[in-house]
Amino acid sequence: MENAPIRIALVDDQKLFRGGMKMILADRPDFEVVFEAKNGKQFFERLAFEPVDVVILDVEMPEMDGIETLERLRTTHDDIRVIMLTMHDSDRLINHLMELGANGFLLKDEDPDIVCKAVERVAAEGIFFRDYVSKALLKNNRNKMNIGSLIKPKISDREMEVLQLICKEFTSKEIAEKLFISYRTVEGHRRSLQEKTGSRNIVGLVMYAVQNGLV
Amino acid sequence: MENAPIRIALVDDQKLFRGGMKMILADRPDFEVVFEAKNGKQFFERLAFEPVDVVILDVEMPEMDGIETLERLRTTHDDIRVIMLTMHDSDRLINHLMELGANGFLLKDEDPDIVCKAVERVAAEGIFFRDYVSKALLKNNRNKMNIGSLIKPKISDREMEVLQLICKEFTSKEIAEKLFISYRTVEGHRRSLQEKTGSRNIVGLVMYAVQNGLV
DNA sequence: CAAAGAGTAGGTATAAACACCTATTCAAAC
DNA sequence: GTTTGAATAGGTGTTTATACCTACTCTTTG
Repeated sequence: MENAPIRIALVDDQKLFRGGMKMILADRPDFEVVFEAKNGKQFFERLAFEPVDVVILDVEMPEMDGIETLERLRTTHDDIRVIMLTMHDSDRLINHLMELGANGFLLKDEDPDIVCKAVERVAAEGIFFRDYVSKALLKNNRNKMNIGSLIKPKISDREMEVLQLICKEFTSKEIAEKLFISYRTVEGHRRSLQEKTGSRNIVGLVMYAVQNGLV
Repeated sequence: MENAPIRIALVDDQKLFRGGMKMILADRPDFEVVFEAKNGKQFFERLAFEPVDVVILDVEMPEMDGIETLERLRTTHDDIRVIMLTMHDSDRLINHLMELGANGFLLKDEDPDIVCKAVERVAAEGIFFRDYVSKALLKNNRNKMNIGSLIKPKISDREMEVLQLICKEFTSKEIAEKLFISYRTVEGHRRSLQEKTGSRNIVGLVMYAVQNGLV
């Protein structure tokens, strides 16, 4: 919902792959690819001058690979969200990356739309992963993460009420009348819903509600 | 999407049932129950002075029952949409009613939300039925209706393109830039989409898209 | 060849949504 | 007992969406 776009850095050793990713990300007006890098070393050089919100980081790279880069990044920048990319669907790798503080994990043969969703979600909620990641994490009982609290933003009871009514095509004014509150309050709830779900507008809110089975 | 509400007549011999239905329908700001009647006779008396868009018609009634009422209505008012209500889930009855020109069929122990949806859909698309109705119709090979063409409004290619982009949270202006057309044209497409899907606003459009697997 | 429908686009409004603020109250949690 | 979060609500703009019009150009279809 913010005016400021989500600033993205793209780190992968293959130029063609980076180009493809840029095209995929260009589909989203609220995304901005600030810079690319072909390895971790180059990434840190650029990062010093150009801050980003999200890094899409390939695991397999020459010079300074994704794991090394992630480790070093976590010692200096705790606020930057990292989505790890790899070709290998290995439970051990997933667990390792998550423990190192990755915010998301994606396979390289994933659907393009998923990448955008991943960026959106890590930016808004701090975490994104697909079902295979959940499975891997569940297998690992030495897991230190509190997954439950991270998976979904906590939507309050009142916000949920408002969200349900929004999905029934009521306007803010109508919802206010139904709930006997000011329409400014309804707007407040909707605004906080947009923040929590990482939506640009009411459409994103409705999509979120449907996709998460809230309606 | 129209400003004008959907005008509804409620025909059932039980006053309490009519009252309950009115409460259910009152949940929708775009619905207006113009009048009630306790049988077909009374219904036609009121209809002469108060036009309606949709009639919710009970099958079982004294004096002039739902079937008789439906038959007579089809000789004079072809444009009024009729939703038949009954307690009995009989394939023969369903087929008979549909052949007589009913636009929808609902069981009396249906979920309240379904009633609103039925009204919305018959008003917008001319037809609404649940899965058990489809089954009944399929069993009947002497069926004269062209069901396929009635079930869903035909959304054109360009409209579908616009709808997809709307669901990706793009504004009309952004969609216009993407498709190299004027934003007035995009608005035109969206407007016609709203008409076809019977939506009040962009939220209804998104809900329709999701529920019909268009996204 | 006339009629219908899709796609295009503009005029002129109002209504709703959105952004960015502040501020109070109240209950729960630490 | 202070802090935090949820719910409340107002101010003040800008941007989008919506309503209700008209009208032109195509292509398809009867």
